[in-house]
Amino acid sequence: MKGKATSFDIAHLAGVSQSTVSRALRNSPLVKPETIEKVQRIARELNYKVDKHASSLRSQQSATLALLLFEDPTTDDSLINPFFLSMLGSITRACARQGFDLLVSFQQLSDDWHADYEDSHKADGIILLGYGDDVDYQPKLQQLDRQGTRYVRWGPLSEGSGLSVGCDNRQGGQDATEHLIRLNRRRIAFIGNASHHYPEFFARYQGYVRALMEAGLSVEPALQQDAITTEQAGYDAVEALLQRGTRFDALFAASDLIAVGAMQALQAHGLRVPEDVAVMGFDDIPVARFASPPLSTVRQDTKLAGEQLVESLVRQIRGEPVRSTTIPTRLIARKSCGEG
Amino acid sequence: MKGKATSFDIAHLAGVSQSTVSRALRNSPLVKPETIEKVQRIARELNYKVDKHASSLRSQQSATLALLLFEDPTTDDSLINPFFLSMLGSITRACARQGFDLLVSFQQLSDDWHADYEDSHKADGIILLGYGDDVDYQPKLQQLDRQGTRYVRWGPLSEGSGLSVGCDNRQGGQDATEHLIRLNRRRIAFIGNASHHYPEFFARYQGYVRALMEAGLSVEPALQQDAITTEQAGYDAVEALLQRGTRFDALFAASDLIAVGAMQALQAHGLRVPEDVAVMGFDDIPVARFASPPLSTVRQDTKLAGEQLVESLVRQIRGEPVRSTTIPTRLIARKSCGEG
DNA sequence: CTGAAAGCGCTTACAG
DNA sequence: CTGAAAGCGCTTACAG
Repeated sequence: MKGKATSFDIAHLAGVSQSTVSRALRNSPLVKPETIEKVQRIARELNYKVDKHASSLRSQQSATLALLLFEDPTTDDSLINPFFLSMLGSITRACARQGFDLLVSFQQLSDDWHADYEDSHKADGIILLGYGDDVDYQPKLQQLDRQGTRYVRWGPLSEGSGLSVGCDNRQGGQDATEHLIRLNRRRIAFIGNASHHYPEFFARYQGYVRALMEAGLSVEPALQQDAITTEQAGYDAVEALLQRGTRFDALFAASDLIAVGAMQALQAHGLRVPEDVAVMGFDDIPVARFASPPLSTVRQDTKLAGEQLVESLVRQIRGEPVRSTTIPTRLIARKSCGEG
Repeated sequence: MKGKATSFDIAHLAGVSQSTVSRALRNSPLVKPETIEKVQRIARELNYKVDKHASSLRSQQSATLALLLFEDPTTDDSLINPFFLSMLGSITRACARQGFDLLVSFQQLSDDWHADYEDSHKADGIILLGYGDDVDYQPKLQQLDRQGTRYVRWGPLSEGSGLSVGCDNRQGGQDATEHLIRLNRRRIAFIGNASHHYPEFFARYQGYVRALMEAGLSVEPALQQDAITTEQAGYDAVEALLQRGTRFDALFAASDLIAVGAMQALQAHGLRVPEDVAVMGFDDIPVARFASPPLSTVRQDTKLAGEQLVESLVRQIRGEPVRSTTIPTRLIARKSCGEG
């Protein structure tokens, strides 16, 4: 036997037809148990594996999911948001459990990926993870919808368009802000883009606003400062706040990466965390625990998130009913807000 | 036209044969330029993509690489070593640049993955990344060798077996230790498994030993303490050192994760870093910068590493000559060793 | 419960 | 430069 064994080789050795081999390998109830056993034994001995391409071509499904991580073109090329990295871990494991392979790709928003994965039959469905301007992103989603591509997106429920799994950003933002208020902070700045271009950040901002209002505090536009999810943006945002003379005794950053940069800027200006300014982040990336001081934050459960993403997509592929879901967040109090 | 377009559809519309379409889509020099242009225009209009399975089945290559991350079964299920995560980022980008898709899988050492990926033609080659007992791992590599599977491994040069890309662990360990000696530390503990079961750690240990000897310092067995790559193991190792009354004024941890856990244990015992004990890590994971105090470490260039892994593997697949390579490390001095 | 046959959508000798 | 034909290795009606 030269080269890899095929189902014909096994058929020959087992004294059955190739069709029977194919059925036996997939444990078809149509095949006599002893035939199944014999075929599988021979397959094992020959170290035979079903050819993925042949079976996918014939059955028109690949048992593969594609994970597309799209990034803001402005993001540093080498740095991937740690939050997504931990999501990736959980998605990978969930795929394995469901018997799917996972193709991973990082994309720039500008690339022409949207047509590729399903059209070329590389994957049965796509998981979209990313950050960047949602308004720029919508046309891509619409194209996927038009093409009937099966996908699930990590993020907010989109109006009318595809399936999504996201966390309760508004509630998380409200919890974070209420925590700061409870610790007697009254002038709480919000750092992060607060517009429909960044719906997740915007939802966190809305939670922030609601908490302020319920506490009878006023919402001051001067206390909001734009930032995308990078340390640098967090640093710059604090400088901007300081430069324009805005006073604040607490700071709610729309992500941990922003918060970490913000703390550095505060400390560079001689402000103490939490004594002068309490700081709250969002995500609970691994670095949060190690920041100085350790960063209070709103944890997104990446393990559950990854599982839900995969499960939703697989169900969609199987034609089962699916709905977008929202998973709860959890406040993690650490030293950066004072008396954890 | 219902369903996806095929090359026959394009052939029909372009008024040429299907063979010509296939050639034109791959820019074959055999095809007249204007035919190429016409075919490609029509393909674009139809949103046609070559079916991956059909082309792979026929050409017997999949333009896909598999990344297998294998872990110590003892490792916490949810936590992936951040070092490998950043490697993953760089591998993903390198694959995209080379025109390969990337399948990602996390494996337990006990799983039967080794036969799967190439045998089933899912991937043209495999990138192996991982930690765990090298001795347990060798049989898997030998099986890959026997099967003629193309793979490249991140790690030390194995005797006789496959291709590898690794960093210069011995030199890195020596640099780290010399740095501590230069800062007047004399009793330097080494935390990490120092045996052929963990060859990378062992090489770091050998660098440590060499630096001590070149400085005329003695190598004390009591100063070495086993630990695998987890925070917990680092914490426990320091407790063990302390408990047995070993005195030390510096500590070289075989990885940053170990170092971070070790610093926590030191601080829990009222020891100051770096005043009482200077601490040095290895890897330069993102957390290192944020540790308190910021952790001195030996940086492994994950960007270069990922590129080299992919390039070596792709060359091997193409039948080009390849050699195992070693990439240099770089000492990053931060506060945990004193006067960075 | 099993087999003979068709066909998934390409690539690639082979022939012109 | 182009076309007709074979075939990659399976799965799955269809017939028994």
